[in-house]
Amino acid sequence: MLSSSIEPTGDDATSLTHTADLPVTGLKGRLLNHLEAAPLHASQRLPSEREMIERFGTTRVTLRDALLQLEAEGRIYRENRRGWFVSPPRLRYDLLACLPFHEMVQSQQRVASTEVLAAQEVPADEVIAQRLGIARGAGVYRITRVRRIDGRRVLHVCHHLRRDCFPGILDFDLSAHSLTTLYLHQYAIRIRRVSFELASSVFDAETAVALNAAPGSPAQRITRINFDQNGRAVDCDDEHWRHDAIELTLSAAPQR
Amino acid sequence: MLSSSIEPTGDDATSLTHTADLPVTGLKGRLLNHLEAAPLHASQRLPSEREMIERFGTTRVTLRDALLQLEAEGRIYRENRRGWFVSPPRLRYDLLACLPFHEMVQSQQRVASTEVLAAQEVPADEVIAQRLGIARGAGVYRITRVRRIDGRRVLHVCHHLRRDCFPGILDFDLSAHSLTTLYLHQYAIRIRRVSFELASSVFDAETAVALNAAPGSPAQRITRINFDQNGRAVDCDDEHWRHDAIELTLSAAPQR
DNA sequence: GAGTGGTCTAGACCACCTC
DNA sequence: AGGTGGTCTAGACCACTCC
Repeated sequence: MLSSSIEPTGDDATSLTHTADLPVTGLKGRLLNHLEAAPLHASQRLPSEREMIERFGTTRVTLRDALLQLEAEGRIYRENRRGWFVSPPRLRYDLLACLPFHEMVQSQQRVASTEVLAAQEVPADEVIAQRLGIARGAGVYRITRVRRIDGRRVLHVCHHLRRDCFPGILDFDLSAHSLTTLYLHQYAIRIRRVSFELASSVFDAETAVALNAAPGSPAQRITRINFDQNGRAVDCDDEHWRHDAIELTLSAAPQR
Repeated sequence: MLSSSIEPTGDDATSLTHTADLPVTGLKGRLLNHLEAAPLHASQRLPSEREMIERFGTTRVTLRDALLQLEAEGRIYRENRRGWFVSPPRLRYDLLACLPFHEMVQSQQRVASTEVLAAQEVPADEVIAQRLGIARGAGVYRITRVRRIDGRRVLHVCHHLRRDCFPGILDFDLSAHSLTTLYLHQYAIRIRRVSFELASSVFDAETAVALNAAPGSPAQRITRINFDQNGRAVDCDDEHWRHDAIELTLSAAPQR
């Protein structure tokens, strides 16, 4: 499945090693690029590392370097201890469209699903209290969810909602309804301003487990605070995306 | 310089290897975390890899893995073939404030500088033509610059300006003036809408060279299109940042 | 010229997933 | 139980930086 169309003039795997006396930097990476270009489709599994080693006439460490490179480029991804897969196209995530996740995904001809990991009332810690402008220790609802696109776990989100804004919201089915829809229809709260903080990082251990990602693989962090029609911060969330899963977009008027 | 306060109970380097029978995953990474927490300051150079190997009783490959982890976390960075350094705090980059680079940096008590790599008129290629809504082959000015914060090269940016909007703009000193200021004062063009596309990736070879980054190290890509008071796309740019150099922020009203 | 990081070889053991 | 990825050892050569 892999052997064809990697090197036009090459006659199978052994020929690849012949190029080793060229400037080798990233050569393996380039081979793997070619490898993807031709025969592999989105979400298809790559051959096992040991198989690729043999195919390319290289060692585990070198191959691994190349794979990690491609991972950093967002072209392939790992599931922890399960193997390497070709990255599907990035979901375009318009930060200011504020579409519910399922709608956003559906509108791009993909399939979304959501799993609630935990939903409970907790006292606000320092960070949350500050973001929401409430007293430390005040009651908030914490909702942790994992979201999938086409079956692949791509997003870990942790919401914190002000209890005084959304009393009893935990009684709704949180895997079926979008929060913003509940806000509007059940609580007459409309999000009028959003504020974001974005940075690229890596998954922490817990998040990695939830997404079945290798600990330390690259992640996109998105922290959001939502303000209602009265300018009050009503909830915030911490999103951690597989970094290859999204491309962020936004369009707005500059301030002042 | 490194030997103190890494392991409270440890009596120097050899003790570190005693912990090797614990779950070792990321142990080296954690050691290096401690290592940073204590005695190293922003932009300070880490000891040479061979020195750290000895200090931690490990091998090159393992150490390198740990360092690459910390790089992915944005805690340290490389200059190509020069060594590893502690990452300075991230610059907060408000996407919608549209502050000139020098002002943004200065307002955070940092020092900015800019270097013009190239500035010339070229025909618009497919991508640029599409972004700017002009004919393929139409004249555009391409300006490539490298920007520094506190002396560190963190940003490679390539602008494309419509020639018909900014005739003769290349005659100005582009390392001293901000483009948006020139737009406003020399051409009476004011940016009224911006549209962004963000994704995390790695540096390509050319960009890496310009920033003195190792090829393949993690990067944040920011593509921007600027629209003037008539709704016309007047310029666009492709920014590639060292991913540890920035934290993006924005605050706006959601659409609709 | 000495030392550095960048790249590579050739193995090994273990935890975990899949069958 | 066999195979997988995750982690690690112990070296090597080269291109480049810095002195």
